[in-house]
Amino acid sequence: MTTHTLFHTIHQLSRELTKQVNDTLQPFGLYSAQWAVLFVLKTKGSMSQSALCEYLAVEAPPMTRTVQRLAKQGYVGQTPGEDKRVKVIHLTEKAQQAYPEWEQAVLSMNDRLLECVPEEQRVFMQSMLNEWLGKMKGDLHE
Amino acid sequence: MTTHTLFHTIHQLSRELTKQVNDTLQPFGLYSAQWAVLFVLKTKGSMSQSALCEYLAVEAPPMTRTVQRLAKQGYVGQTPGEDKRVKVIHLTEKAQQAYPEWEQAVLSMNDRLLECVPEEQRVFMQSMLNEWLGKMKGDLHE
DNA sequence: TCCAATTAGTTTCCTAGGTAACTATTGTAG
DNA sequence: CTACAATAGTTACCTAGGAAACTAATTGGA
Repeated sequence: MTTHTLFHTIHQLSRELTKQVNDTLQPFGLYSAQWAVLFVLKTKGSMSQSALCEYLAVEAPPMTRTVQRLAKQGYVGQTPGEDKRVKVIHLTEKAQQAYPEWEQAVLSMNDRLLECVPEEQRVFMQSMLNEWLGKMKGDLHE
Repeated sequence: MTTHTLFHTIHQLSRELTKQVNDTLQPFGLYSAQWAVLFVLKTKGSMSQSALCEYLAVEAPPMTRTVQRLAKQGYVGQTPGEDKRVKVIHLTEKAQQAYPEWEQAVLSMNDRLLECVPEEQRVFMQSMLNEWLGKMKGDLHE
């Protein structure tokens, strides 16, 4: 087996999944990158922008853009922290209220996309891919 | 297990892999999208631009850009086909000559990235991910 | 204490990919 | 034969992400 195939498959899967998320959230005027931020803020609570970056493994510049767009749409607020450099991002009331609808759309999409993959395989894939990713990123710190 | 985690892991893996390819090919002035095209042309032979799109599962506009940049660098040529709409893309002598060096760099990168993943798991991942992708894309045609 | 190094965030510019609208050519039905 | 549909590629504009250079604030060391 050529390794090219594996890399290509992963790349293609990634593109297809974000496309699906975008299609699902389009009726709400949201994009996949925005959803990722909203999801983290909802499940983990308010946090600084850099914490969001670390959690989502994304560099600072794209996060600035995503947060600013969410702020413009009125879904997040940026309150200055005790350290005057940091901006603590939190969901607004508007976002809290709309969230269940968004979540329901995403969850049903997930079910649809994964209904053909047995639970057992899902867990297996997740653990293998995650372990691989961890080793790849870990090796870079040496 | 939440499905978000699986999606996020795949997305992150995809980004990390293309980043690695970019770093590997930077000394040669090439980017991952260009490499994908060069690799296909080398292994499958000359083909039309739309055939490249289908093979790499990419839309036409990005392919136009990638091919044009490769042409500007002198690595591919575009000869009009019998059908005057199509452009048949082929590797130039310059690319044929440089290819082994590129390939060697990419192959050693692959080895480095996959050395911590046993062959058995590699095959397993590939087959599961590919099957999933196929079902996802197949379901869309109904 | 005060200056240097670090950190949070932003700006600018790059690659990668997608959608919509367009041109030019080829096929096809009437 | 002609008009209309389909196809190959391009152009313009969008999201997503990364690297480098920058500003402002904080921390640490001489």
